[in-house]
Amino acid sequence: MNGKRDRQPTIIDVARLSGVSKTTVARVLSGIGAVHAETRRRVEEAVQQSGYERNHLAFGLRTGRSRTLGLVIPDISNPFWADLARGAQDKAEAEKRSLLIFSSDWDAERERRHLQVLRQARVDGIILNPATDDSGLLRQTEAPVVVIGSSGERFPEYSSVRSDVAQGVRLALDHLIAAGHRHIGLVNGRDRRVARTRFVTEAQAHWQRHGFDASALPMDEGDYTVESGQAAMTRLVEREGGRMTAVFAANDMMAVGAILAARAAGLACPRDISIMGMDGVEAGSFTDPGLTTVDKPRYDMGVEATRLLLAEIDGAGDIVRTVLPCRVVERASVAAPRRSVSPARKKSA
Amino acid sequence: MNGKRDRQPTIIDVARLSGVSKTTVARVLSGIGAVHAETRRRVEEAVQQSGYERNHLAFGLRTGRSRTLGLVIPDISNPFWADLARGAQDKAEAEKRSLLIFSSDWDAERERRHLQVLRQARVDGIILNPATDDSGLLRQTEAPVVVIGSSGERFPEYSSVRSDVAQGVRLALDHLIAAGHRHIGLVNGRDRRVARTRFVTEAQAHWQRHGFDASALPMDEGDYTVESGQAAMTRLVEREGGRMTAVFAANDMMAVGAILAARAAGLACPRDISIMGMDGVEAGSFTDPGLTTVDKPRYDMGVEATRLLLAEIDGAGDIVRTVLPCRVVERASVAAPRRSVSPARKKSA
DNA sequence: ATGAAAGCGCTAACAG
DNA sequence: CTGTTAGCGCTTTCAT
Repeated sequence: MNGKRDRQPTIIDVARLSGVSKTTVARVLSGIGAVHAETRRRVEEAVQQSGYERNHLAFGLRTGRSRTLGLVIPDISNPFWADLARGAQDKAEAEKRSLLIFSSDWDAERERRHLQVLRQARVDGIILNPATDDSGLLRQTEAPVVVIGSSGERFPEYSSVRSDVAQGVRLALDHLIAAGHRHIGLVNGRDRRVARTRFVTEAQAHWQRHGFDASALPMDEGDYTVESGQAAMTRLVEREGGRMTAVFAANDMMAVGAILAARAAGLACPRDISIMGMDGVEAGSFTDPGLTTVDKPRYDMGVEATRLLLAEIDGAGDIVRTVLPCRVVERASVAAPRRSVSPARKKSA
Repeated sequence: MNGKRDRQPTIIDVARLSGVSKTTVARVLSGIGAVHAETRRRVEEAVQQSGYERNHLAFGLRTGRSRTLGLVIPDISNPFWADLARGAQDKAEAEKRSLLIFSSDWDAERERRHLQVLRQARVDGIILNPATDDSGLLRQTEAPVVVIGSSGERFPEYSSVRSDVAQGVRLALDHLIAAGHRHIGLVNGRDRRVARTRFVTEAQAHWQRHGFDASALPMDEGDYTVESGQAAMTRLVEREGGRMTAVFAANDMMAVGAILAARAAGLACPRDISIMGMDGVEAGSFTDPGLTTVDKPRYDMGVEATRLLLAEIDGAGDIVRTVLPCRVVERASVAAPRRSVSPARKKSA
């Protein structure tokens, strides 16, 4: 309508301007094949002068490689996923790829639509945190896929990247037990994904490995939000009373909720109750006390997933399952319980 | 290598399968032009059977519309921008567009490269928060651009969306003044953008409008991170001593830092000092006390920017500058100062 | 109501 | 070292 310039210059305009064929232009542009120094100079000058920029659509159509990747995560405005997305973004940029990001909100139908869009865009590969562990959604996808998150093992046909949740759980429990806690409340997710199962399974196994009784590891559930963590914590406190000296939540948001709920219930953290989270997001350091947590390598997971995907695209075929270690970040929400050790001695207080 | 299927089916495969020409297939696919009901049925069946999905690259090349938009923001892992990105993403999805998201880290050079990639991808339009207020970077961009953030007015040739920072500043000051504060520390950014200028200018103007002296509005600076807010707060407390009864930071992260620093300095918030932020990000509710703040409509800014951009792409030409209002979110970090009113009475304490 | 043909901008043989 | 040619998969006249 208001055409600032007539239209984007094409390779042909450049060819005309420099008096060569478009093949020659393509050659200097791609750097593949030899061209006379003087010719190259003239072409480069014409590129400059015309403001030519490669049409990526045409390039992709012709070569069959869009040099674009897809990332489908639950929610870009969730700090955990935002950190991971940033890692993927940076790696993609470093490898001269573009990244199409979509949020599924844990909704299988939205996920399906996003995957379809990605296929239509002919992305070279897809990084996906599956909305559900029901596989099958990916079946019709030709492009390489890397699965991120615990669900990885539900998709044996794809490479995957996940943090070592089981190890993280052990780390957390060891940390809590070392501090003297023997009655620990668990706040788990209530979704249907393997992450949830693994959290509680490993916690119970490790608890028993320490020789403690399962009844001293009560559990409640939330949906990974702060509010749900608050609610779960409130129920747990009500149900367990003073026996429970610590709480371990499956993610930092729920742990933050637990800190808030503890305060509301008149419990001082960590004096009356210790609280530990899992994720390592920055917001965990805003609470009072700062949240002690098990840090997952979010950014690196994004980088690694992208790296694996690119390797697969380039035909370094093998599917690989990367498991990145977690580590404890000590802040201030965990301390020794006041009246220490076994529930049996409780009356002595 | 391991070719699950030979290759993605094309419109020609569908045509062959249904015994019509590709033109006819294109017609039923686009819904444009009349086709016999029976023919349509056969084509649709063939589409189903073959698993055909439109090649978006070819579509874009042919039509000159990629149906893809670009979003360039400072940092996707920053909650403020993540919220905004989510708004843009949702709106784009609702309008059947894809969104290419890039983080510039406030670096003009990275921004330049991102814009170039976007142009090469032939996006239909770009939403941008400029890394600097130096305009000119956009000059060679053909596609419509919508600028987000205060810098909008530095780019008079483009539509823009911003929150009403001046109004937000007035709201905050009024809130603080109403609570009884007469000596308020300001924590501003130290960048070179108009947002920074506007914050302090409006604060001072409004302060004087209330008839107070400029010397009772001391200022320090940070770079919008928690740590920098902590540092600025520490300096401010040192410098102003007990005279200062409240602090107002230009964003929530620095305000969170101020809360942390106040505690470290042995100041109880809000008893000894009130703290107010600006943004409204969720993390502000994690601190103790919860951060009272001026909420900016982050998500809606993303939605609105996308809406404006799409309108412009569709030729509803006029450039428009949307200014969205802020609102106060009261939590608990603001209260009446202990020894109220004027600095003059200070000695009576 | 349907088809044939041209062409979007580019790369990749293939000649010379 | 350089040019000619043939498509990539799709939409869009223009015929029929």
